[in-house]
Amino acid sequence: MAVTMNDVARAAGVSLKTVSNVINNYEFIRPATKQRVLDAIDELGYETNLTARSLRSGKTSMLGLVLADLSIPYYAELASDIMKAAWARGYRVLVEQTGNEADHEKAALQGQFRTLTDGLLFIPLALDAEQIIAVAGKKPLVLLGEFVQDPRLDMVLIQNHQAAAAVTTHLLAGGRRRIAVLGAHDGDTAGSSGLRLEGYKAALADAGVPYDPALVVPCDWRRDGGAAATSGLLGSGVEFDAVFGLNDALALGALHELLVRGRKVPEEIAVAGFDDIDEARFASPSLTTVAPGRTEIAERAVELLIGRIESKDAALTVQQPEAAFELRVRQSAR
Amino acid sequence: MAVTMNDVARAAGVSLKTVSNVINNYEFIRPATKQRVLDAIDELGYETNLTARSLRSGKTSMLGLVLADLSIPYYAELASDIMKAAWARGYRVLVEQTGNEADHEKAALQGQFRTLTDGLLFIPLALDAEQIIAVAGKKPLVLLGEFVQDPRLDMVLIQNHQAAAAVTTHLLAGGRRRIAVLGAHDGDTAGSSGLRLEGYKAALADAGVPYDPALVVPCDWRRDGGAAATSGLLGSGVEFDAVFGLNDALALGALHELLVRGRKVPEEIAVAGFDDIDEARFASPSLTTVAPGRTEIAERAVELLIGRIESKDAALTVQQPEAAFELRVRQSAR
DNA sequence: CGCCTCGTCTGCAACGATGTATTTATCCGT
DNA sequence: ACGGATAAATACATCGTTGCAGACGAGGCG
Repeated sequence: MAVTMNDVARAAGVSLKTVSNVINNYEFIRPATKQRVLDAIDELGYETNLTARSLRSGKTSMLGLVLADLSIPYYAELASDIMKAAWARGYRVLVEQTGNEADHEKAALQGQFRTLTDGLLFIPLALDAEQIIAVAGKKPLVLLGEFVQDPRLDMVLIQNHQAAAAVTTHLLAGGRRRIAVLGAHDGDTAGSSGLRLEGYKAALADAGVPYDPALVVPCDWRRDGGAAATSGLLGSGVEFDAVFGLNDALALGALHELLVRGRKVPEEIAVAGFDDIDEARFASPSLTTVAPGRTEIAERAVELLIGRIESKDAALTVQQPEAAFELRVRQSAR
Repeated sequence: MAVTMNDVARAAGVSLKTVSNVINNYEFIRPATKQRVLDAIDELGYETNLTARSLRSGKTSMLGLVLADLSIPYYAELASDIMKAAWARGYRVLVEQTGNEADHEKAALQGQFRTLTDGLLFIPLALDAEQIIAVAGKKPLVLLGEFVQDPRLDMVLIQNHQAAAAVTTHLLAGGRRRIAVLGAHDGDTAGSSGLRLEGYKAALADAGVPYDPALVVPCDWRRDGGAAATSGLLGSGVEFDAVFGLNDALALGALHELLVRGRKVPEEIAVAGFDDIDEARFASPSLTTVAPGRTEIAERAVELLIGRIESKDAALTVQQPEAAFELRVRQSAR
């Protein structure tokens, strides 16, 4: 059915292996021979069967990307960047959605999915570091995202603490003194919600503004979580002149709720987020946020993972590069 | 290195082929034997090498999904639905981004990418039907999206005409008479911009409202295109009391621009879109739009493609199922 | 009691490429 | 013109699985 190397070899009057050598840019081939082979390839419309190559070589040239759901804008954008970075290095990306369920995450780390990839990029949500280490196989694994930090695992870090402090400092500089925080999870100190909250506190302390726990509202990191939390805050009578959503979805939910309730943003209440998703730029008013260097994260992660895959020497020490962040000041908090 | 069927066979004291038979649920195996094999699999942690299976069976159980860029929300959401639909049927999805460039689209249709998949789902943007037919290989191909329609190709259709008419009728019912249309491309009659414009005209005609070409503004189907077009319209002195963006990105761009310019939505000017992307629900004011049945599109497309792949009989007639749509009335146009 | 059928399991070849080792062609110096 | 080095091409085995055909033993039937 399909054209194989054998067909090409016959057409070009050389051995099968020579065709293979031409395709793999083997150094010592006479130009004339090479040309003959290339012509035959062209004429027959030959295409190398990547499946066969993978079986023989033991490499699939595919990276697995395990995340909750592509319909979440930040993940989609990150996935897009990761694919581009991988593509530029000769790798493809196979995405696996877990729907934020621990079982699916485990399955993705262990299951057959792995046999299709040379290594995994993983954005953990449900599993913690212990569980990840317990189920991870031998293939290279690089974590990214927000929730897991552990010195035993390769991962790309976001400067959660510093970036959150930068946002808070910006709000303080704008004269805000009662800054509500949405999305802090109680007891989380190592994950990014904890780190961001710490950054917030540090900035307050630096400015000599007292920390008020009543301003900190735990909720799901989604738009409706942000909206509900804001609604609760407005109803509770707690006074505040700014809202810091620990991610953009929260901030946008808050923004929406504030406008619906007739509050003026940023005049009465400033709003800021974290992530700089595409939508932040186009909200009304546009959202002040911090860009965690999404493209850089993608690049670093891909680079690190491919480095692991291609280095024979597996005994390298754990790497945890940090991506740079950037404050994006827009209308919602000048 | 890895555990193979051979290892399992030895451990269970059966032949390699019997292990294979167990894994593939071959009917005639004694329960005791089956159990012994399953135990050995469990004990050794065997996992079938999908690459080898693909090579031998000629099936990869992967579908290719070719689209412009996952960072565009509608595509990301569609991709997510497609992956879920494929997953439920035992297939994985390999995404290829083309960046809306004709060369990349061609490469995706022809190139090695295909050897990794059993069939392709393709959202064409740069190529037209002729070009697609010219470069498409023999593997199954199902189109989706908005821009190409052709009786020779399998595709899932959106009810562009009817849905656009429904939006327009809704705006008319709200008392609007001067409805601007953003994103119509001159000369496009077969593509969805043309069909949607026709739907708009038909609804006007039904209501006895005259059609004014000055209200129709061509522009890129992106947020900034919508913003720019709206800006132009406001500057031109043409009067209008509603804006119909031929997709949500356009409508959101328009919405943003109108608010920035101090126009009240929907009091002064109503806004409606097309697609019902996630963001439409959360815009301020939330966006009235039409949901083209994204999940249904994904399901139908996957079903059709897998049907093609698994039916031996390739001479089936072209299929073009239509997905149902639904008007979503929200604040921007009551 | 022998033959056939059926259920159960096995052996061999093959999918299409690449790695290793080896053979053949070409070039160089003397 | 010839030996030796090096360039160029080849042979063969192999990756881990599945398709096909067949082996083997146990019953059923005439």
